[in-house]
Amino acid sequence: MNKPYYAAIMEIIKTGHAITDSVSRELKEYGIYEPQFNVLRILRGAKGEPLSVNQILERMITKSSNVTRIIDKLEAKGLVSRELCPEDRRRMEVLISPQGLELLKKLDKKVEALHKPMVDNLTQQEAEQLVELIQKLKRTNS
Amino acid sequence: MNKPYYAAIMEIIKTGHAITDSVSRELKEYGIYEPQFNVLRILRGAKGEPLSVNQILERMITKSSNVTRIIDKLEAKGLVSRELCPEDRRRMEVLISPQGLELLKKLDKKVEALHKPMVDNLTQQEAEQLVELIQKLKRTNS
DNA sequence: TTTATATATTTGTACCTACAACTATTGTAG
DNA sequence: CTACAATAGTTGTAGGTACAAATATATAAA
Repeated sequence: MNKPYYAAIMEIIKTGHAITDSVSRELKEYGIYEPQFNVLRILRGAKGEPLSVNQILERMITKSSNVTRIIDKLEAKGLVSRELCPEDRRRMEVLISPQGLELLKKLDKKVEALHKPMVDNLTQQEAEQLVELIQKLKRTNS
Repeated sequence: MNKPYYAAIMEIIKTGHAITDSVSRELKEYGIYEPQFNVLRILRGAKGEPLSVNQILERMITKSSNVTRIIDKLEAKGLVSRELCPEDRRRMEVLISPQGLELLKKLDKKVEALHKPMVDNLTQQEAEQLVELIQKLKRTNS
């Protein structure tokens, strides 16, 4: 029984949860949900190139087995388009729409404002140290 | 745009997710889900005293608005009992059953084994530092 | 070329979440 | 004592997750 270890784990779980939660709440007003927002940002990151479901999956922070259903929702709202890839008809080509880009522009500000109070709580060095400690925690070898 | 801050946030979210996920996978073999497991542990922590839904909620690491439904599942499996509190008939008295305690005993070992490889990756001091950094990140004032 | 295998995505199931609305009971103010 | 507010829990809805099974297409092997 290593108390500080469990305290750290709890802190990590609670904090991750709290942050995605507060983002969710912010997004809700715009009728969009956090996973949808993240997929939308990934698609924007492709800069005009369509991405396949798998490519989206690879880029996700927390992988979800339900990219299809997230895209269903985005497509229904006209925020993305989805077409069969002509070269490989197993693949889909998912592309963010102008409306999707426009929505993201608005949301970016909101989400940034949400992170802002926390961003400056840590110095650059402390943030780096935090990343290192978490990565060290996860190392499977050692 | 503060890169190290966002790297830290991503690391926190990913890691928290990965850990609860691996616990979930372990528990699944026993037909129980992570939130159910956590509620069960909270009930064990009450050491024979029944807890109300609200008391369970207060003790949860990540609060859920659905304690009722989690208890439904636990009750259906005979792992907890639920009765109306005679003094205040709005409250429920939820109590872990002997089967619940027995199941936990088995699961504890499994879950501990899962954490074991990570526990020693950090020194006590590093774990404490990790907690401090995350708490500092979250501080709302500053 | 037919068969087998691998890849890409979708769908079914059982669980989970937040949030708001609802029911039941208790407490309080007039 | 009645009306109203507060408290405790439950339920409805829309979305989310994992995992396994099903489809469809492409690729490799016999």
